[in-house]
Amino acid sequence: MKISEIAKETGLTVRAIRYYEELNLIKSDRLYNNYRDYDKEALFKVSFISRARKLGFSVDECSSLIKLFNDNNRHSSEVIKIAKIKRNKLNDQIKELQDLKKSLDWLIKKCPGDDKPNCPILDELSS
Amino acid sequence: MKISEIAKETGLTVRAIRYYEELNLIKSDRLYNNYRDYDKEALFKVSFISRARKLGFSVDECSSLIKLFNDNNRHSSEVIKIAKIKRNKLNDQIKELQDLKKSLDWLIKKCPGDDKPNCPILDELSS
DNA sequence: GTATACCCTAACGTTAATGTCAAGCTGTAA
DNA sequence: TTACAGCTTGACATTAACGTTAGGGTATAC
Repeated sequence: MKISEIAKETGLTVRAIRYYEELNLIKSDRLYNNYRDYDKEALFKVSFISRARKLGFSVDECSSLIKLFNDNNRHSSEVIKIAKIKRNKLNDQIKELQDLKKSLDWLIKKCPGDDKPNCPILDELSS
Repeated sequence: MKISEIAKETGLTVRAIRYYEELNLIKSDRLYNNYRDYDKEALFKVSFISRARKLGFSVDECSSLIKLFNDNNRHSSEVIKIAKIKRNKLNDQIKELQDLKKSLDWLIKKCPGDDKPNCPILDELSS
């Protein structure tokens, strides 16, 4: 399969796929004309990466996951470990954003939002 | 006040303060030896920026807020508008992260996490 | 043959907010 | 005077994950 076909199948861009290849997450053969030629395994891996990226895994984490996938002696505990680390990161991020939102909500509630200059939001940022 | 004093007062780094000056968010005089000399207004503004940054506003948004702060003819509706845009962005981010977390939770729950290779997380990423 | 749509590599651009480094002047305590 | 800490400008480095452009070869339909 040519690179654009892989792109079409997976919804990724051609550039992204070449990028993953640069990072050795996938491999390709070359046709007589030097075009990349991907096999089914590559298509599979790109789909895998695409899904994992959408789940919030970084490309680096995708790399680890693919290695585990290739490893027949893997323990599912290793996989779940990566997933849990990611989940914890997500939890932290969510909590932080919620705290910010809370503060903003509070300020917004206090601000009249009219045509006068008096503004509790600026007051708060000043104090 | 010298730049390091401002840094100490506000908890920001010297580099950050110079950066804000580069972007014309604050101004400084110079001493005979070319050291930056900040007045109370500058200290105030840097504190303002520091607080706003912690509330999730970008440096660019801080710039807008400071302009409004300086504008005696401002309408508090303009301030609340910026705050609401920021809150909406936060809401979107939170929602997206929660969706990701949900998916991960689901996968983690299904994975035994033992010493065997069978793993629903990888299965899901493969399908 | 020519227009169009692919493919290739190489390399710089993007975003935000600083970090870091080089090279040098200044201030102060011992 | 000799450290040593602190200040200056200027400019390159960092992170992530590609986007974009340049310059050029290739494939195919008309």
